Amino acid sequence: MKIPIGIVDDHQLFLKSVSMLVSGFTDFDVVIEALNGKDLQEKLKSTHKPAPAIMLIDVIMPIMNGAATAEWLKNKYPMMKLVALSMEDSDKMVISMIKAGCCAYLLKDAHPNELEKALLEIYDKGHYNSDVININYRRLLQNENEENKVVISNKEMEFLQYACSDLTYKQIAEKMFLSERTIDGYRESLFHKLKVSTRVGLALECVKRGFFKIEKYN
Amino acid sequence: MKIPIGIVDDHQLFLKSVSMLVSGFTDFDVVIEALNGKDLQEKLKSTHKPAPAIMLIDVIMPIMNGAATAEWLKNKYPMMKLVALSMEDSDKMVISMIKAGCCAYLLKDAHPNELEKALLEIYDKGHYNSDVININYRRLLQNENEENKVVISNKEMEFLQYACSDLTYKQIAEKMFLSERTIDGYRESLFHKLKVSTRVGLALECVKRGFFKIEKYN
DNA sequence: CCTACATACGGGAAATTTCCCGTTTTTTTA
DNA sequence: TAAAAAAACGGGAAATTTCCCGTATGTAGG
Repeated sequence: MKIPIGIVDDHQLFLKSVSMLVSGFTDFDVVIEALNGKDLQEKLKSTHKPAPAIMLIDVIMPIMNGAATAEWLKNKYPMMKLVALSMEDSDKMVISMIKAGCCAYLLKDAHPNELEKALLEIYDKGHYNSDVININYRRLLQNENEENKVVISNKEMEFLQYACSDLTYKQIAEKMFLSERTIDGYRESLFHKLKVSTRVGLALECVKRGFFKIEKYN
Repeated sequence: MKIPIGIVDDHQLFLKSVSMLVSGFTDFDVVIEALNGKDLQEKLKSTHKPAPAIMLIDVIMPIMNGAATAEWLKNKYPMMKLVALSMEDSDKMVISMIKAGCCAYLLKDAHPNELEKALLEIYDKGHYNSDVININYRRLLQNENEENKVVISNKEMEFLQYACSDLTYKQIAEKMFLSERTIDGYRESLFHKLKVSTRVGLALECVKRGFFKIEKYN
């Protein structure tokens, strides 16, 4: 019997195409296709087919993203092998997916042959040594616990939003119903946490860390 | 005889999958696959197969991007129908691809059936009324000549780079071998051009407009 | 109870930004 | 080559940011 595979990806064209590709592999068969985590949950509940042995999960999806989906699956279907399938190999994403329970991280750059090889190896051994990832793996998890452990409270985050605008601190204080001194405190605290020394640096750091999306002009 | 199709996309997995999908359509056959514009140029030169009637072009590619590829094709193969195939439907991209000579703009969100329908219509009529695009088409090209015609000189751009840092204007003046007054002038001019009133606004505007890449933490 | 810690607040002052008022020099264009 | 446009420059001043100095309040943990 063929090994049942599931795929979650919000880009229909990619989803259907890869599904067709995988179904063409001698040992595999796609039994579930979903457009996002939520969609997958519903389809898993209502299907009569065997649960997939391996689930290919896109990282960036609307409604329910890759990490959340992986976490849910890890909990609900502990035997299922989870494989992240992403456009980019940013450290942050790799970490989040590995931490969410994925045993491999593949790039959409990969050649179909590599996908097939990876699927076979994951089914046999439970993991796949994606070249790039493995080298940096230890480093990644280390960095996570050192550099990135900056904790920012809700109030601080609210302040940051206002700081990334033309408002003066006085106006920000009014908006947040706080004294200018208090705002002063938030600023200083965040300057220290984010290792910057000016408001411009603060704003750009927010962008770099992706604290909130900047409405880019299309 | 089947209609020959070409595909350019840097994501191999997507490329091969969609190629397989399209070759599965009754009327079409993929005769050329390339990973970017440069790759396509070489493959077109060395192939003996018929030149594709329709070329599917990814917008974002390394080495030679979608717009440049479309432009080259438009010039070299005037009869070839060019179709942009993108992840996102940002105005900027649509404009650049349409201007480069594409007769349609499809999203990777699309269902395979829509792709087939689009290909047929493009082959027959020479264009495809992608729902979303057509509505805003006129608006897009108009906006291009109004809002977006902000011209920023090299010196101004250099100043912007420095303005997006912890440097004071005094320090920026020194770095650029100019007087503080002159820097003052640049600031005022850019405030006006970019419609902002503080340095923070200026920095964020640079991000929004993608003037230079922000080294995001991965 | 009292220490530690986070949060909120206040006055003052130096540094920087923002915005005026201009002039001079260089480059472009008619 | 004269006129126009762009780039560079200067002094001064109000507004804002940055950074000091401090205090008061609540609350979680030993």
